[in-house]
Amino acid sequence: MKNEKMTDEQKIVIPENRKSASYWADALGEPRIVSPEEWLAEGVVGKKVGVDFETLYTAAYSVKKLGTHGYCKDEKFDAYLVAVADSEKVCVCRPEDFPWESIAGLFWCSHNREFDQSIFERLVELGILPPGTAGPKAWWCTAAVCAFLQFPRDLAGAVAAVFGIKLDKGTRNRAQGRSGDDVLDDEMLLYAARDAVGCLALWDRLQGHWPTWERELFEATCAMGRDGVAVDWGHVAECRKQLVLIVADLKSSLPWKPALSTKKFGTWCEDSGVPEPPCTKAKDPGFLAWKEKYADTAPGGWVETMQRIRSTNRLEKVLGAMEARRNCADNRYGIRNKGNNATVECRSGDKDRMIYEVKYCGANTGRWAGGGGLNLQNLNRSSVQGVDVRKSIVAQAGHKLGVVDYAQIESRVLHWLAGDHESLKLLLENPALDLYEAHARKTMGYAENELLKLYCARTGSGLRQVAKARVLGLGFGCGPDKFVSVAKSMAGLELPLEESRRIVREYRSSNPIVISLWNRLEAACRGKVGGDYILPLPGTQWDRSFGRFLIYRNVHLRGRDIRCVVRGKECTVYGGVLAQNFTQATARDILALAWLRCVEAGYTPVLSVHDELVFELPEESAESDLAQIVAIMEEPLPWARGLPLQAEGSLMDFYQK
DNA sequence: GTGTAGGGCGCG
DNA sequence: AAAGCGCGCCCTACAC
Repeated sequence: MKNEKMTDEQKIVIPENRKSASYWADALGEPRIVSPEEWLAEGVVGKKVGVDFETLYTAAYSVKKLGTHGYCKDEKFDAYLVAVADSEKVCVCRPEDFPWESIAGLFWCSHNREFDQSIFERLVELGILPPGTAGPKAWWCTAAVCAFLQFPRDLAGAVAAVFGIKLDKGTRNRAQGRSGDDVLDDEMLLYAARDAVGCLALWDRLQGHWPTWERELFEATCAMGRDGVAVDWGHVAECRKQLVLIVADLKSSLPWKPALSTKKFGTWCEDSGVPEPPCTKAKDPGFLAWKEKYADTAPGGWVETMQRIRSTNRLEKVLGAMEARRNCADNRYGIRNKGNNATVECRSGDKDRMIYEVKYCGANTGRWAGGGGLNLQNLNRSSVQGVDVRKSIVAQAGHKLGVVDYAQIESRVLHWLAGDHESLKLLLENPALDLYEAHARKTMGYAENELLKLYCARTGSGLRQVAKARVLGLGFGCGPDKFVSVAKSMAGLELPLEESRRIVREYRSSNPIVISLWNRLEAACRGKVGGDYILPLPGTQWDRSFGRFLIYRNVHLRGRDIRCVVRGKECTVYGGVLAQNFTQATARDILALAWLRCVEAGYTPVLSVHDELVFELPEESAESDLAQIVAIMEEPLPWARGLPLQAEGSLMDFYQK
């Protein structure tokens, strides 16, 4: 971002002065494929190459099932092709035939680097590539930069969005389950070649828009998953065994198969003379209304069984996915990923930890998402059939888990972004203030001397949960119908529609500052019809090199709706959703920077869940480490001086809440 | 056989 | 005119 006079739009869409977009479009259409001999004879052009492996996979043997690590360690592992592209040609051949020395020490890029890098390392480990085969100077990931810029994450989608070229996915699909020479036909070579060229093209075009601190964050993300977490494997196995039995039992108690067929359930309802519920979702208001009437009938019992099967089965699958990610190897990783000039040292040789994956910028707001077949960001908070899955994640011997999360980060950020100085003043005077309580006092008639949190715990009142639903849901544009179900699922509250209408009306009239944020954002977006709406996040508003934007592409109207393209998908936006995205993205940046500061201070998280970081701390220093981490997370940001942050930390032997 | 869409459940 | 949002994975049903 060198030129201050450039508009945000230009910064995002204008390529740097490298290969032109039309050049890459041509190369993608008809890549020049060469043999290893020709590749060597011509020499490598430039210092960057795109690298793409093709590997065997089937439904049962896949990355999704086993995770990248387990996939590469499996005996079925077979990398049968590699494509390496420079800016003029692409060599496609069997990995053992490629002259790796020709690209040693250069910059390599792959789409999903963790995958290709693991394959490369495994090939060396297996001796398919000679021991000591030199790798790159740095290995970059185009999937990460695509996700950062809110393009589709998948290669074909990204190439389509950035270059307007459609890559054919068919060849790879047809290659499923096959490997070896039978798959190395011209079409397969062309497919692999295009992937490598596409990857290099994407990197060439996009890398200038990926700030340094975000690259460090990406590296930290990968390192976290590779280091993994310590797991009580005995607990996992035991729980899983129980759950398998319970699921089988529950399934056999239903008179039809498959047990979770809502269609079969429907016909059995009919046969019992009971009307079918509008849906069978446990917390859905429509279902609950049905349940009121028919809980005691046979279908009432069946549906309850189905719901129990779903929850139990889900948890059993989670435990199974965990077991598949157990690291049984010794010392797999040393010091890796010197990409982006950052050296990340991994906890090498931690046999028996669980290796997992996290998707950097998995959400369009930049939040992380779970992925790779196991999502650690949506583990049940409480027990199912007596099984507390969070107890599976433990601190390794001699350590404690330090769990630190931000208090009400999203509502604080929303009020800060909106410029609600009254609420902020209260918070700045008392950073520990419970925003939900403040809302309850201001608009819901709560007037006890007691803290609302304690009051609710003592009396069992759901007032705070309702306040939370109001502050969050209503703050992001929730309407009367939706608020009925939000109140139900968040607070267990049966809310008549009339009452809900009144609450929505009152919220909107008593929070003009938040509503004006919706309106400002919506108006700004509407003003970009015919182009892209690019909303710089607060860090970027303060310092352009921060480089974080929310990008809504190809804004247009459909009737009165504002439509746009986000991550390659067409969608409708409005004030509430823009305010929510703005808030979530800002809260994400706050956590992201805290994460980096923690790493800087020597505290590397083992897990991150949106507003929470989890650390493994040596027992002797755990107390003071935790205090240090809390202080680091609460450090005011230069671009958000008036935003009061509060972090709450606790030490535990196993992960909870 | 494959891919996809929708319902469902889990989290922040 | 009004619209909480952001995710992932499993299961079933269905089209090809």
